[in-house]
Amino acid sequence: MSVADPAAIAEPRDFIRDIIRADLEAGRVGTVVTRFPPEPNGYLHIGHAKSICLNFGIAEGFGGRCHLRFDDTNPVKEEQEYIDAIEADVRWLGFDWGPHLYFASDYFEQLYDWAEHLIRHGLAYVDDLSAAEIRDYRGTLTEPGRDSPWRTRSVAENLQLFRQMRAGAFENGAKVLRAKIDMGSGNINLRDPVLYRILHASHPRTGDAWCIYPTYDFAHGQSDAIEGITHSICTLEFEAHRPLYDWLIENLPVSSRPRQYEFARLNMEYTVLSKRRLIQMVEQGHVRGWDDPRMPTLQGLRRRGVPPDAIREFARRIGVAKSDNLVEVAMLDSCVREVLNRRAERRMAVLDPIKVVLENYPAGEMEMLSAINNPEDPDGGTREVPFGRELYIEREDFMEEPAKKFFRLAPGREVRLRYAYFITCRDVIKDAAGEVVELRCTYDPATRGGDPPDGRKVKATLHWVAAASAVPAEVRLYEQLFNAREPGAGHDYLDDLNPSSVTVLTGCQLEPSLAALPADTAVQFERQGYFCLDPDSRPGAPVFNRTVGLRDSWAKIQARATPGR
RNA sequence: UGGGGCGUCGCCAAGCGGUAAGGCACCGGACUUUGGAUCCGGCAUUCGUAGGUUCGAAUCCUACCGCCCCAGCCA
Repeated sequence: MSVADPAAIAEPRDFIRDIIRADLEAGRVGTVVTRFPPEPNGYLHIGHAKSICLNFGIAEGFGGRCHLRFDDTNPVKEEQEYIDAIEADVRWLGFDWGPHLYFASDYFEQLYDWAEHLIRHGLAYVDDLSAAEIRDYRGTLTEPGRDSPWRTRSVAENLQLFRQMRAGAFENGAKVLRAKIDMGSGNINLRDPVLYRILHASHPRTGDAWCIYPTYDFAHGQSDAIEGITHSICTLEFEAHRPLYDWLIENLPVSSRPRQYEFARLNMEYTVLSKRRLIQMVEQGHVRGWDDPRMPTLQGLRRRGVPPDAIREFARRIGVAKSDNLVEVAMLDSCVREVLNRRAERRMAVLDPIKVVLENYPAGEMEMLSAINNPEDPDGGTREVPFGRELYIEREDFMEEPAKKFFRLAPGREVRLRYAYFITCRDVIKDAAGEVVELRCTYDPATRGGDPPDGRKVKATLHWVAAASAVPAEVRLYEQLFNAREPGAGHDYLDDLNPSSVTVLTGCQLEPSLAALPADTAVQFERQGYFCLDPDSRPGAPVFNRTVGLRDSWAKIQARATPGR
């Protein structure tokens, strides 16, 4: 895209796009250049998706470009595994950085030169204070800090020491390079921040070439400048760092001047979106891995069956602003349903089966009935579904003593079997424990296809599966990982873990076409929800994940009738 | 008690001096071979609070209140 698409520019409206629009109109910038700058120390989650959609979306909308740059300045936490996963996830989300894949580590030599530049101009010094001493000298939020005794070293000595740091003459923590700004600043980030630290660690990309590494604060803004980023978009917690970034840019011979704008990070109810916590949940085994379908990671959402365009739609709907937020899960669910309703083919699957025998249907016979694949898609076509004397229906679709407003099957009551026939319940068979094990019903041959020739009405249509050709399967239903809207508010977030966040159903019965479902294909189990095949599936033993349930107005009626919870 | 932000419907979020968009959720109702989808309608006399300026304020001013971030050689 070379020319900005007016519709795309006009569409999402937020304060950052307003600024960019103004910059463009005023001629302050020609081509808009943004970047998504992850640290490769964990997997991407839906909070990152908000940032990715913002940065890549702006580039798309304004006819600019968006770089993918890894901020890989801390080798003790970063790994190639994460680099690979992040690239794959951004692509899966639907974005393309073209040739613009960069690493802060690509700029290590340049950053080092700039550090010497600061030293030469008396704007940085090597400090021998220990980490604890530096903390002590920094002062507190309300009291100013004190100058380090090493602050007044000569340029020559600083240069020599810094070169020795690079050469490996000192051990970890022995010395750091600090900017010489103002130990009395009200902004703690300006109290001589550390620019370089000694880290005898090998880096995923530069190996053992370096034993000193720039801090994020020293690397980030300059990396943006090197790449010609016009709008450096980041989250609110970096707002107080902006004066430092501006100070560095002003005091260094950089070729461009990025402007930073901050927005509020995403928070979601009943979930945790911090890398530290997500790593802990994986490492401590509270989930099965980064791609556990309950995880808010992109890989988790993907395995759960959430399509990338639903996540993009979610990002669009939540918007971009600066106020703290706590987005409801219903917002994401709605996006998923919207996308999947249009796309997912419908199938019938009985999750908690109860047997139905049609007493007047000939034993041993079977017929094929035509079912519509997707009522939302006129070109979706139809498929054949086998029907016979013995069927399964959902246990909850039958009530021996029907509650008010329950209009499914009950003794003596007639309902429709979707795409099949009207049936009437004649008898209920129970086991010794009083549990219903089988329903004896009759069917009306005149209602084949579900259309009664006499126009009589029935209040419910049930899904079903013919017993003889049913495919047994395992189905996993997921709830929120946490019971609290804000996990960890005032206590350990792990105390809020939902012990029943997954329900595994075995012995589910599926219509035969589901045996050959391709991976990564969303389907709707009629009347129940959207599902996808889990990688745990084996030939003949499919495993399905429920992505999200359908809206359920019967459940609402029940909830109203049964107060509590 | 320092510095930086933010407070508009249950949840997001427009609004930028001219008299409160939209989405989600919720509540009706229509339609329906998914109690799904779709459609129609309802849902902030009020914008953290209190003053002030103005013909007119969510938008300007003042004071107060509340919430978030910052004291990593993490990002």
